[in-house]
Amino acid sequence: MPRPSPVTDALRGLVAGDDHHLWSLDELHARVRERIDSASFSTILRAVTTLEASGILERVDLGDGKARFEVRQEHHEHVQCSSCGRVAEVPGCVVKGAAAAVRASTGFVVRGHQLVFSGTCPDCVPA
Amino acid sequence: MPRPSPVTDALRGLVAGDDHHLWSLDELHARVRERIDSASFSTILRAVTTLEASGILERVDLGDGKARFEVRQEHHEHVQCSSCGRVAEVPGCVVKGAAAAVRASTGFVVRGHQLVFSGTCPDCVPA
DNA sequence: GTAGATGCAAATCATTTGCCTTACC
DNA sequence: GGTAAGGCAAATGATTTGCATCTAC
Repeated sequence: MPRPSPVTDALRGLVAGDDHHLWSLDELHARVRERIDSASFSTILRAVTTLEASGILERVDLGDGKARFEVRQEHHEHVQCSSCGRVAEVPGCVVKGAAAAVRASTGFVVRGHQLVFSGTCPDCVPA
Repeated sequence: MPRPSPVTDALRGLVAGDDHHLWSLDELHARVRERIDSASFSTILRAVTTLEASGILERVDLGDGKARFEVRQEHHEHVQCSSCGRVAEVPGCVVKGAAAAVRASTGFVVRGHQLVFSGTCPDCVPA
């Protein structure tokens, strides 16, 4: 039987409550601490790693050197505002069908991709 | 008049000789050292930063936590073999036209993107 | 003599690990 | 009592910076 794990449970409950959001490890740490003040960063990291391995969380790399995590759901891409940093989701897969093109030009068999658009969000677009 | 900069010059000559290649800072450091043994890592970093700012080099993030640089050329995407790590270029832009879709669904004005395919290269595909 | 180019070493940042303690079963 | 879960602090890995030199103008 699995041993109880309050930290992992808190994390699970936290991400389950608010889908459609990207969390950094620091944010997750801070949020979990609201409930379990003693929770350490390393425990968060280990719990996140576990949840990632079990397929509940998915890692997203926005290219700023920090790991972000989101609840694994339907495939989608991300756009980040280069002005305010806000991230939005782009439904669907933009590179559908690209696998064939990639294979034709490089011989590689594509298994996945990481795509992040950068641009300006509505709030930051000059009027 | 600009002061002579052997390290930056060596770097410039190095990347000019072999396009179509991605270099990590360590690789660039090692290569430049073949000519200027005293060249330090920090000088390489500063030279690369300069060349990047002047538009000669372009930074590529493969998601492995290391920065890579390549000679800035026509736009293209990258595929990396998850088995051997080899990287190949995918000519053309796979997400052409995606900007409109992104704007329609998120309101963001797209200015760029970072896309890296992962998969298996010809040499690593099981027979 | 002065500013740009360097070298070295120390400082950051974001994780990652090691190791010991605690507490279920 | 043996083992998983958790806490702390030290270790990593990849840059980044500070600072003292050195050197071509």
